[in-house]
Amino acid sequence: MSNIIIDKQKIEELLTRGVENIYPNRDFLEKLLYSGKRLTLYTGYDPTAPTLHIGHSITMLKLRQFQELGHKVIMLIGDFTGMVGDPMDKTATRKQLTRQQVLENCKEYKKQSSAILDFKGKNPVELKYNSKWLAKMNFAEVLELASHFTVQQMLERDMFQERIKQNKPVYIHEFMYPLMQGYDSVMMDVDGEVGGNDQTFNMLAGRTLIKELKNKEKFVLTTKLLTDASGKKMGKSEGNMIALSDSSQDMFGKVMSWSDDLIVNGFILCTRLPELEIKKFEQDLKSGVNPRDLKIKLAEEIVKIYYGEKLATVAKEKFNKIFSERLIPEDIKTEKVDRGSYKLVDIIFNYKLASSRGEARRLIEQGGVEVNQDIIKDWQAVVNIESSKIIKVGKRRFLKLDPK
RNA sequence: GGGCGGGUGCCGGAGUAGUCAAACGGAUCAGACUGUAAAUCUGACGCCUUCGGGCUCCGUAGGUGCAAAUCCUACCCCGCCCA
Repeated sequence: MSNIIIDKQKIEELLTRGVENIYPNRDFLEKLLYSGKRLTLYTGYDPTAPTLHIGHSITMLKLRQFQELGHKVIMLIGDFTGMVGDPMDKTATRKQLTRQQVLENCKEYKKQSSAILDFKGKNPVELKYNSKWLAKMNFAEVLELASHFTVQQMLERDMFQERIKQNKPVYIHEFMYPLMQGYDSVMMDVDGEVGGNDQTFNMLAGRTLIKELKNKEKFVLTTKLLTDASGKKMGKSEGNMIALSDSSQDMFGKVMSWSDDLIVNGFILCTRLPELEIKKFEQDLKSGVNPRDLKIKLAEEIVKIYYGEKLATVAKEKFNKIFSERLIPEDIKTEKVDRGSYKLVDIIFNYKLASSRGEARRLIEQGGVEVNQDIIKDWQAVVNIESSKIIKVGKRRFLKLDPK
């Protein structure tokens, strides 16, 4: 057991940093936080993919703030809901996953999240799985649960509206998703839930449910989403996400490819840097500091969370070498091959620098391939491996071939 | 149960017998520009190839025909309307 910390500044940050909305309202949660009561709250993560991504880190960081104030935080793995899939996609039904796929995906979640959340210590985050109660429900119980909501309420959800407009299917089981999520709240008897802005509907369903079944007011805190310039979500569905399983180098590179207008939000949502410092960066940006430098700082901060300071620095240095100075990194993959001549296309394909020979050929023709710093545009070119050759494909794929 | 519409490449979405590996948009990849960006512009974007071509592909299975994503038959699936 730990004591509840009542720290004005920390509470203020909890209530505002990266927060989109608080239900029923900010005052409600604020009072709770000052009451000295130990709150139980959670965020659910559906194991629909083998890895968590940077978007998940936003809620995890929020949970962390609660944890530091001494509240009881539950990380809920939606191993049951994950099989159904939240009907997130505006246009199509998400594919249902098998039990096995889901379990497979769960494995890494704890590991990945422990960079932010503390699973040890005096006030550890508790890991729960919602199959524990959802898998056991019988039909009568499901019906009872369903009777708390109307079809009209479910149809309010904009993605359903969208699909109806487009004559796309909306399945009955998709209506069940918010119910299940709501039931999680009831079964864990929580005081509140934290989730992304896109989860508002589901979380509010839980609010309704726990009010009806337990006469309890659950707070819901929604966090802002990390969106790019066009307002597009940076998520796994869009392909530009940073997986928490990415290497430090990849992570760094991906942050650097973010649009500039993501920098400030990136700091607020994805790092633990003090807000004051972030404010200063914001000023710097306005006064004409090269955004690149701040983005480097951001990338470093993010990598630091998951890989520690040393690797973050290494990633930064390496990045500078490859991209700013356009040098070839020292520790590239090296293969020993028999002396002789090889077709460049074959080398690229065989060492998986391209996924097909056709692609290898295209890359060459488009000037994306260098051998020992020389751009080769002849796709029929042959490379002599009598001495070491460094093959560069695109911006970041390198291979060194040494003769045996 | 009845009527109508539909199932196309990673996604969306044209095409409705030959010129279709299939318009267009998105995603992706490469090049230019730059700050490593983003935006923009250019190009590519099924697989194999001795660069002549070859192979696989338009819900599934058959059929007609010199030729099918396109026509016919059966089946599976989806949407809308009526009941």
